[in-house]
Amino acid sequence: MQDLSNFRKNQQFSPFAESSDDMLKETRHEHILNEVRIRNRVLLADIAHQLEVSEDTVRRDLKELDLAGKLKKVHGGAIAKSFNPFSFHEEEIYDHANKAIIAEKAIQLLRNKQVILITGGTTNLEFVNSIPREMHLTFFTPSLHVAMQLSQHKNVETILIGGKVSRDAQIALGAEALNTLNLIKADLCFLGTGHLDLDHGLSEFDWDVVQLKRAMIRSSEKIISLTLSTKLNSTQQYKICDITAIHTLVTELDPSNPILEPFHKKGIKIL
Amino acid sequence: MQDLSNFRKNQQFSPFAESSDDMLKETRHEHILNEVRIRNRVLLADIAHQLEVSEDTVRRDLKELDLAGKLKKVHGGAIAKSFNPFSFHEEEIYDHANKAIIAEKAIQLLRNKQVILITGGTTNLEFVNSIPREMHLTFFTPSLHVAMQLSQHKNVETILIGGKVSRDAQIALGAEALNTLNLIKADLCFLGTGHLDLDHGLSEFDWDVVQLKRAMIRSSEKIISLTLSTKLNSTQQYKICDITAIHTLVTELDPSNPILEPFHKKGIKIL
DNA sequence: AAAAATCAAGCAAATAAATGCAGGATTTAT
DNA sequence: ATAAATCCTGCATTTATTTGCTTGATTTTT
Repeated sequence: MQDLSNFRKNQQFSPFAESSDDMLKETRHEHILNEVRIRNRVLLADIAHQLEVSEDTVRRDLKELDLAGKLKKVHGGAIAKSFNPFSFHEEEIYDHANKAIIAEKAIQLLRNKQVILITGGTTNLEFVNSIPREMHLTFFTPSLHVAMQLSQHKNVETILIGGKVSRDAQIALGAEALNTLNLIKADLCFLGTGHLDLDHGLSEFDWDVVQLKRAMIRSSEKIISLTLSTKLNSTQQYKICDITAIHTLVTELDPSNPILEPFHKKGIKIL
Repeated sequence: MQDLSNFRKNQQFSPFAESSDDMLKETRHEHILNEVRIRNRVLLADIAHQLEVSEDTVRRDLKELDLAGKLKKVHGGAIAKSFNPFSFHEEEIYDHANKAIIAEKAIQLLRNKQVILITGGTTNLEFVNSIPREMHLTFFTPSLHVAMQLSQHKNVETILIGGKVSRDAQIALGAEALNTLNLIKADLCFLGTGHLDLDHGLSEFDWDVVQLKRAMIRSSEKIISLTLSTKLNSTQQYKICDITAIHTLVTELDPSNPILEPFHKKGIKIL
């Protein structure tokens, strides 16, 4: 015990003391993460000693870093987490709350062992993210984002559809993607981010995306559209298909909402 | 103007006044981001008024949010940024500094108009990230991470190789990927994350990855290995090819380093 | 099952960050 | 080119956070 207090005093007056005492939290976090990356496992006591702060402080640091997903806290220290240099921030998605509502409803449509086609878009991403971890499913997708998110699910088999990557939407397009789709027959197809109109059907502004969606529709038994109500009754340049091609429409609105009535009359199931 | 002061007073004494004045920075940031997401463009003065804080505070907030990449600050306000829910944190890559050295050296091997095959792995990611934006190149890759990073480059055409996605490495594998590779003849092939040994050649522990790399080697004129020196002279379960299949070896070490001498003797170019 | 180590919650003092303001520099609009 | 608006830099004050400590609960080790 006396040793410790002596040590502290020495440090304080020594000309070789660390250049600055400004052990800010940020700085400590950097240090800890570095240590964890290199050694793969650190002891709480070691860090506290290295940084000359109390163990409580380090404990709190580790707790925070754990919560932030940057390491795994264990009794007496922390261990490294297998690291993914890409992180997903769902809270930054536009109109995230409504998309989450849609996602929740759409989950009901899933059954174990189904084979599913799914496009890109943040609504679909939200949906994929909320799939229960215990479901056993097979997904085909041309979307980089969706594929990445799907591969977090232990019981989901993800098959990436290849092709030329579109810079903005980050999905594979072109002949190769279309060829692959021709070989598939899926149970469900989730179409994201589209424009829907009673008379003009589904439409898009990118021709290549139109081709892709047409191919996906051909390759699937049932077509499901996850759509924010703001996209209803809006059209774009190129038509994908008639509105009746859709079997189920999922929006953030209550199914009894009058806006959805005409869609229901056309024989579309509303969720 | 009088209106304004009245409005404020009313707010303050009204039973319907906002639940609390605790306009913490975090809360404000949330509010600002929401506003920007919805309106796509906000005025500094408006926000300051809405939140009842000084314009300086809002200015500082916008500056911070801009720095964090969450919006774009402009004169008098801010506009939304096209949003990517996945963000790339290169600083969190293990042994990032050395990988950056390797990446820098490897850039020299690139020529405009080349067609290039590239696998996954953080070293390759680092390399892709440091490709000069003005280079015109075509890349084929089975890696989700690499494809995402490549699509940030305006003058790079990215073609995703499809297949079954491996959960850990996040690359496409299997028959489909192999078939696609059979159709390609590339100028260069960048092999990442492998184990290299003078006698036992290149090796891997995942059989599917071995198949993929073999196919990539077959489909390319020149093979380049970006390898941390710690991976030199180590082997894994399954052999990919002889060491002599490699044309150029790039490590973080100086080319004259004796560790590299035996590789040079085998006819491999060292960078 | 007892002893040692580690954790968790609450607290007061120390510390860092945030805020509004004032002045002068820039930028935009007219 | 001039006026108006916006921005930047310090600064003092307020405000929130951080920190080490204490005590009692858990967990691990022997």
